[in-house]
Amino acid sequence: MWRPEDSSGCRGGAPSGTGALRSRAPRARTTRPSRGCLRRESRAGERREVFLRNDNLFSGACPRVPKIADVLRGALTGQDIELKGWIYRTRTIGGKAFVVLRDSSGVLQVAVSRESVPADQFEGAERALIESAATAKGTIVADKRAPGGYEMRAKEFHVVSFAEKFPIQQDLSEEFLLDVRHLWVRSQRMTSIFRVRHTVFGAVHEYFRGEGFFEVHPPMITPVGSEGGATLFNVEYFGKKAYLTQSWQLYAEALALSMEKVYYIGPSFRAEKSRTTRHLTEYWHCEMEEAWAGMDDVLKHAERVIEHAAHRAAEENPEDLKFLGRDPDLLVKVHTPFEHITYDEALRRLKAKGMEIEWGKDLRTLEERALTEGMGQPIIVSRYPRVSQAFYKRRDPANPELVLGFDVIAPDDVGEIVGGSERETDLEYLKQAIVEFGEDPAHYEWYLDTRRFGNVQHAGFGMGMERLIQWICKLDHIRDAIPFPRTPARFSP
RNA sequence: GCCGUCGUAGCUCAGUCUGGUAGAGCCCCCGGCUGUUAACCGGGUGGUCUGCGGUUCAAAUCCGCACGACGGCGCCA
Repeated sequence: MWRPEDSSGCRGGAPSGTGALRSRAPRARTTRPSRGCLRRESRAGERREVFLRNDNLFSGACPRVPKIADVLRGALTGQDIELKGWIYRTRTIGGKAFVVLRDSSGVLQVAVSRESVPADQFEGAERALIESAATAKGTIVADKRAPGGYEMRAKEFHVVSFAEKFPIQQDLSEEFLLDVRHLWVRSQRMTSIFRVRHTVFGAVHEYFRGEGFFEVHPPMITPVGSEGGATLFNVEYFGKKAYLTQSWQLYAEALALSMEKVYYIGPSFRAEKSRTTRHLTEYWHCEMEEAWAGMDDVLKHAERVIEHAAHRAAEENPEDLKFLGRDPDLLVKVHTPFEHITYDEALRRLKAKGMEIEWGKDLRTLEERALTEGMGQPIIVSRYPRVSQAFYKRRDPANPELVLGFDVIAPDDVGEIVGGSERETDLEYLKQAIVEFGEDPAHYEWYLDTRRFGNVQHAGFGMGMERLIQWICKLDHIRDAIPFPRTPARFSP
């Protein structure tokens, strides 16, 4: 059985639906295989058969029915309605079958009485296994004895498709849940996250469009990378070597000189064997680039887009957030400007906490956690040492040892969610930097044209969408921020 | 790339230290129960103990090698 809460620490597992199965209420039939048949077949060692009622199924239009959430609000009490969903749990006692049905909005108990429905329908309600699809018609009543306070008294109950034994039970290991991810996506935990993810993506589009940015689309297949150190996935491109993109960085700069203010949300790929709770090999990257702008200009967009996404999630998905353990009030209180410190200041703060960092070293996970400890919203750290920063970041005119780059660092152990910078505009300096960083200048000739034709001050950043969602939903692991996570050890299902 | 933990029924685990007939709970199946709330009660099916090799009269258990998964660090978004 599904369990709404289990004590194993593995993600309290009540499923609450994903979306509509395109099904249609079947007509009443008098003959239908029962689970008794299934039992005899499985005992004979044959493959367990899944029965479908094929009359009118999956053909043409599918009539709309109310959602369970409306029933639970009390809006339909006393009415005769039809519901469609999946069986979450069944209990049978004497002549009554209590079938808990879930749809994408919630779960509701359907009381199926032997006297109230045809015999084959009662048998179906009694025998259908977890995650069988079913439709029910009946009267909605308020009843204290029912979980949630409401139930349907069924007049008709049709099993649309009998499920096989559902593999997800109580006591779930992380490993097993990843193996059956295609079924685990039906869980209440996953569907809650997906709804927030939906809101966050919408909010990011909303923000940039509202600020006059154009959505543009860089290629996924590229001849070169842009981030020194990051590893690229190889693609065999008609006998030539190509790569999956790890950043739209270079294309963004080209497009910013075309459309001035551009943004994009799409997948990025990193072939790094990073085994952490913050890394995916395939993740959704939001990137923006702006011409006639400096670091401080784009930094404002970074904090404001995060603020907007946090507020929208709190508005639209408060119940989901609570279910996930994130207090929506904390997100409501997110406000700009975020606290903004320099790398040098970060080092001073860390020293005060007893963490001595050598100047020039990047901030590690440990240090990022120390800097954001106890904070309710992200902070910004800027002006990093030039060493070990990507070649395209502009030197700080006030101190050539620094670059005009910044990170947005989130609390709750999520860490860096945004990395951005003002871009270097000096052509000769760039050529030299490319060589210095071990890259082949020949691969970057097209990019250098951006400095030869209409070169202007410009800046941009990249934001990890799953990291943002991880922070907003307070997730322990980034892989739950995306339906089918890709990590070094796993790319299936 | 480095470090650690684990692998026994469909699932979650005990059994391994101290070698001697493969165990429990859940799922599923059968029976009972006229309002269940993760229902409950009784009975039952279900095993390549990750793989290969070694030690031994005897290996889930001891030794070696391999594979797989998970966790942490580094790197990054």
